[in-house]
Amino acid sequence: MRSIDLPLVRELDLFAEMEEANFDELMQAAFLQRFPPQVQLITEGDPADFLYIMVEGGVELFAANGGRETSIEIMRPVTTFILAAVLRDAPFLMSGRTVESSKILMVPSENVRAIFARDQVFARAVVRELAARYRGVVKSLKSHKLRNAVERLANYLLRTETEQGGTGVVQLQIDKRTLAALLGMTPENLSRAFVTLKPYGVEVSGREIRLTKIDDLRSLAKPSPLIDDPTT
Amino acid sequence: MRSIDLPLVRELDLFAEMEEANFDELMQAAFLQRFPPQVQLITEGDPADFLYIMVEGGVELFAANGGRETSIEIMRPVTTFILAAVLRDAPFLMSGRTVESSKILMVPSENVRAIFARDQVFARAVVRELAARYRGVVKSLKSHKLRNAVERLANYLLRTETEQGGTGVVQLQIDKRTLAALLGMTPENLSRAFVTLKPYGVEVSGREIRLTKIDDLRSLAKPSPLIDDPTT
DNA sequence: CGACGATTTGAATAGGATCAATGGGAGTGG
DNA sequence: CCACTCCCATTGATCCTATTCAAATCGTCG
Repeated sequence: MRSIDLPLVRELDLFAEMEEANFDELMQAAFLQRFPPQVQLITEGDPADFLYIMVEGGVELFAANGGRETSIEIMRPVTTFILAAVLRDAPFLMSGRTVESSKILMVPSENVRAIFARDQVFARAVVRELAARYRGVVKSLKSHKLRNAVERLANYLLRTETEQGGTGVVQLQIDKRTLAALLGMTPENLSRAFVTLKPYGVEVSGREIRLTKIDDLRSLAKPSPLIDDPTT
Repeated sequence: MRSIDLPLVRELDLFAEMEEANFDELMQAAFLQRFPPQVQLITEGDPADFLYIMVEGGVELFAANGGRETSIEIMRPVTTFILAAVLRDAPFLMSGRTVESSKILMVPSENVRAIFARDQVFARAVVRELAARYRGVVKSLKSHKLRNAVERLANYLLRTETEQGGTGVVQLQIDKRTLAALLGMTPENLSRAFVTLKPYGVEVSGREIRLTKIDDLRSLAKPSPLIDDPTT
């Protein structure tokens, strides 16, 4: 693979502390690939032959059942995805497609498992990563079971505003159709939720959302660190 | 702790293969306790001071927000819970209460983390356990986002029937109020969902549910291995 | 037997989905 | 540069699912 991207990958929590030799071995088996937007990389039910590492771009993890489809998570650099399937040597529970042009590192699952078995530091990092992911999904489940559509949107906006630097402006990184699926509603309902939030200072123009009354919005959304704080 | 229960714990996937000395050390720091029904063991937001291991009974993991409350998972022996919080040394995302009289082993988090850092075999088992848990939550999230209330109930019944031996009879291990919360609906709506399923051979009498037309029920439920199979 | 909590049933309401139609940008080609 | 087209987003109307509030019934335990 191109050595130019290696430092980035090496900085990942997952790899930062592991032994040089093991890291090299992992990377020698790996290959970096660029994908155009809207390419499906993985399909639920398929065996997990590779661990995927987002280097650039974005990937939507989604799932389908009985004609319905929903987004589970949007992965952004620099992160791994489908780590759990790789470690258990189990089929994917989710499909994944690029949402934009993306650069992705693919590491054969066998190599991940092999290094994992012999590099203690790596194993530890894997556990931390996995635990973080687990908690992320639990938060998402809580959000869906304890909030209605408008509240989910309001909290999403607040979270994203903070993530993007707290400037009072949110730039949506995905189209509204995908956002609707992520938040567990239809695109029509997302539109209406935005309208509902207008009195709380939410001004939509295309993918740019201005939050002009953050305190009001916050008092509606009632964000909880145990759902919305990405660090806890 | 009482040595009588040790073999049971030792057989847990999590501990089965680890070094004797390390297991002993873990268990020496641990203590076993019996709790009556409806005792709250952990509270969301609190620090994870112990890893909990169900030896007997049942624990409901639930979460609350803005006056609402919902069940996330029912833990049954022999399993651990809140492993992720322990490993990350982070606050609980869920509260937990016993649903019946329960015997529970409590291991101080520090000891878990310490042994984890030096027993490779244990670390590996932890990862497998954690990955399995992660996939469990993903399945639950998929179920909630891709199915309506009746479908969730139908699949729950089919899963439970299989778990309990495939005799065509399901014995609910929790009260209907809790089941409703677990399935993400109100108790009233659960009652109505049962009525809806009557034409599909679902006969309710108290906590005993007879499934007399499993094929019909299955064709309604459309179970998917990627949501309902506990082993994948 | 009586009382209490759990469950069921009924009626009204609300939240969200669906179906249909319109509006609006971004990109394309003339 | 403008018109066209296509796709996404919005709006409207209606339907359906699920929640809420209220009341009746069932079951269990003292």
